[in-house]
Amino acid sequence: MSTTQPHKKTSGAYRHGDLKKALLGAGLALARQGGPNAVLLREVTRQVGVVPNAAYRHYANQHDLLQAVRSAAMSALANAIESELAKLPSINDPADFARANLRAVGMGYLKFAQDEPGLFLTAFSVPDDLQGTAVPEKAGNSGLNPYQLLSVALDRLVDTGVLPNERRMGAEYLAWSAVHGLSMLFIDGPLRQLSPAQRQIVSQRLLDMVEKGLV
Amino acid sequence: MSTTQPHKKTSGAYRHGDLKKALLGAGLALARQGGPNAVLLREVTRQVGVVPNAAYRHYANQHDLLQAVRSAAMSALANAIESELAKLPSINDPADFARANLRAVGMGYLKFAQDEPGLFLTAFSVPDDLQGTAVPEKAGNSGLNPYQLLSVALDRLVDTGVLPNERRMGAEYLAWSAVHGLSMLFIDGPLRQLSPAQRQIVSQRLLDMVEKGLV
DNA sequence: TGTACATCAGTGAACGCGCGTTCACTGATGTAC
DNA sequence: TGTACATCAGTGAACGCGCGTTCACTGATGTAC
Repeated sequence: MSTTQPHKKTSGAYRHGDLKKALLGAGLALARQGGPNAVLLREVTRQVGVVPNAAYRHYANQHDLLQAVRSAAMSALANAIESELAKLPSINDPADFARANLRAVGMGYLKFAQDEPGLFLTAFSVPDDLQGTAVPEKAGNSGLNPYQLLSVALDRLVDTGVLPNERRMGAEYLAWSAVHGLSMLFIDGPLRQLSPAQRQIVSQRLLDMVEKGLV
Repeated sequence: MSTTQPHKKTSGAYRHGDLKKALLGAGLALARQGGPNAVLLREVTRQVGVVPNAAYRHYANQHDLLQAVRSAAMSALANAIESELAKLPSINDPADFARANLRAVGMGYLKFAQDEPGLFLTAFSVPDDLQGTAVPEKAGNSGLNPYQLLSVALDRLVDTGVLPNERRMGAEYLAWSAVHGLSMLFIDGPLRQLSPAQRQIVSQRLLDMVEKGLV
């Protein structure tokens, strides 16, 4: 209880920039377990141990805070995809490597949706322009956002001759639709009660379908 | 102003069962324009011109009312699919007919998502067991719900030899994922600003992918 | 190195709002005799 | 056909709740001299 042992409010409750990070972190934690609707300004400040209106020093309003959380969630998705890409073994045949690349993007996406349903739903809770201006807040460690990671994988398929050039345009949307739809069925839909093993099988078959149907 | 000209409250504001239907109708209208979050008990009763607690004569609570609206939205989706199926021209080759059948199911789904995004989101706003017990509230005029309509189309593909028997199991999930995902991208995602013509092209290509990748 | 002062991050209290829900009620509807 | 009465659908008023947001404040941090 001496002054050498700092308590709350004593010397450094929150120094410059710390509260903003803390609010974002708490918002992300709330989104993780409860999705976008759980990111309430009052609850975020409560988690952090600060009075509600303190948040207004760092975010214009609740919407602004939620947007920041959404960007962070999208960035987490990008990282999940990147980590799946990083796991790829070295493959000699460039065409096979390109195919494996696309599958890794898809698997990263599907895994993230299942491991972090709250963040996944938060990331897509509001329309976004992923193919538009790319901002670093939504990107992974590579600097690319999920849409861009998918685009690169598809480009690689074209470069290696797996995907005909005339089928390249808009291919993102087809692949994306498949994995996004399965993700939603896993999270919210009738597939939520499948065992992890069953999900794995369905996921693989879905990626088969995309690979086969796209080219 | 005479008593022969009935006004509100005079003789028959709502007779047996009418208010329940009116509440469901108003809830559906709210869901149509605002999605599931717009189905507020107070707003529903307001639309109908009745005091808030009057709803409790017919629904246990707000959740109960929303469930009824959800079932109706799912039923509307089933009808949209059925009307697409009804448009099918007569096709001699049974295999071609089976393929056209599956495409019609997919197109009906995609059209509904675009024409009625609010109802679409409402129908899928809460986990559901579509493949489980089939209740008439969620079915279309044929008595089948969307999942069952898809199953029938896939069975037909097997019967006509288009789809190998060993690939039949779980095929619903693959086809469904694709159209569901594209629907979400149309409604909520980066494809919402595509023109109807562009959407039509992407939709057709997606159905191509499914048809090609499934078998 | 020390003091005076401006800056600004977080506090405390309060607001209006709309929600879902409960309660005792009233008055029309339909039935029994 | 008419009267007495039970049923029950909708009323009126009120509740507690938690939300986002605004206001004037205070006290620590960092700077100028």
